[in-house]
Amino acid sequence: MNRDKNTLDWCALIAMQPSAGLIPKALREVATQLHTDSRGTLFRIGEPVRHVYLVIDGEVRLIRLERHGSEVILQRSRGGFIAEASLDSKIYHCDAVTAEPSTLLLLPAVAFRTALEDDPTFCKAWQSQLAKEIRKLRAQCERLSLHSAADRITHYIESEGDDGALTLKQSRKSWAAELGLTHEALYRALRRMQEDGTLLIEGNQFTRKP
Amino acid sequence: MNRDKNTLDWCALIAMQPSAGLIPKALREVATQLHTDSRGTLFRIGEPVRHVYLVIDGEVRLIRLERHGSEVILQRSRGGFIAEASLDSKIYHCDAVTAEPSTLLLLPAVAFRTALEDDPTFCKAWQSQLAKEIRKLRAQCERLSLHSAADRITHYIESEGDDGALTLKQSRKSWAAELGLTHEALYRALRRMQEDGTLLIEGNQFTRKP
DNA sequence: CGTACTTTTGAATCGCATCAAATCTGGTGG
DNA sequence: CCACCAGATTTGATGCGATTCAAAAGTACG
Repeated sequence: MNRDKNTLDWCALIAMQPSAGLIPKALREVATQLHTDSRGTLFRIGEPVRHVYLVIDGEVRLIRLERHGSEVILQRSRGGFIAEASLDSKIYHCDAVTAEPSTLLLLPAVAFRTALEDDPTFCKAWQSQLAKEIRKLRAQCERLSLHSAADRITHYIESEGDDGALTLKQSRKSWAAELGLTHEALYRALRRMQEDGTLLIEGNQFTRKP
Repeated sequence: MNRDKNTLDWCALIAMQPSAGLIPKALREVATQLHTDSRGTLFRIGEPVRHVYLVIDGEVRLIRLERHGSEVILQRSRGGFIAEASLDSKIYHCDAVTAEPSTLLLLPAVAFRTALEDDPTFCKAWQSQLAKEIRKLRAQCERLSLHSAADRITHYIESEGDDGALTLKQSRKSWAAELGLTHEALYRALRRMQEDGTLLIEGNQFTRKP
């Protein structure tokens, strides 16, 4: 991984990441950029919280390993903040890894807290960010409470997609994990839905039919 | 339901509800108290957000109704705030009902937002509250990703209980819903675990065994 | 005492997990 | 360019566990 301090093209960054636009100057100046390779570890559970991470490009996942060895995806971010709740904690409560080569912005936690106190606009935006994350997690819980694979798929398309159409931005295997299913179960459910005519699949484009 | 404005015994309230202790005076002065009967509706999905709710006594649940008619519990609060994310939204994204006769504090959303801007301490506490809710929801997602009933029960006791011991504060039926199981599956899993010796059940006290 | 609800058990069924293995894919290096 | 590899995708067979439907027993409350 490579670290470059203060070599950011902020204009380009802000254009890409609306969330970054609100970062106060003082905080921007102490930010660090980080490039990772396809399967890098950002932090591990139990480590002290030193940074808040902003995903510029690529994908970062919060994961927790089960007794069994299988991993649960707690959050997946392809742009925007990740592990927002860590700011409130001394240590991390899960692991964070990159799922592909990624570009990140590391914002020191101390400076971040100061910025929240000093900049009311930023503070508001941050609260809004936390609230959005809560809504997203509730949708996820609701989805995982559904008992059939088809229902979870439908729910995902409805809530994450756009008017009944979804372009999948990850492998089906990791989608399965996000849906709380084995990949085999997902594949089979997709095929069944396609045969039923409930779902139209074109590559990574999924369209729901009435 | 009964509404009494400004008839609160704030000392008693603050003793009961630590979260209430941080509410600024200006906001306290426009708060309303509400008593509900056992199955009252606080708000419905789609309604405009007018208040933030603080549960003083009793239990409030955020629920969403599935196509099937079965209800999913999105949040359960027996003290403290509920529907925190609604403050950031124009309308509610789910229904809220009381599960038993309850006492609530209604804090007008407008005044709440003003208070957040004016009182840095309150603002910080609120962010901390949102972060806590996020962590709780992540734990819930992790639990729902587990495939077996016993694993979910264990996970619940570990994360919600105290050192491997949990005192259940709800009916087993609604616990089952929270675990994403049918009540029959929960009863059977509990019995199996008891027979295995993995779990000790004494009324509403559940203790995990190694 | 009756009503509504939870708790508990039973039996049958279905769907998902699991294990196994074949094919397809993109990327690497010879 | 091709061989090769790691990973994703896909299909098959099997078993278990949760759902579902049904019903009895227990419990709280008016």
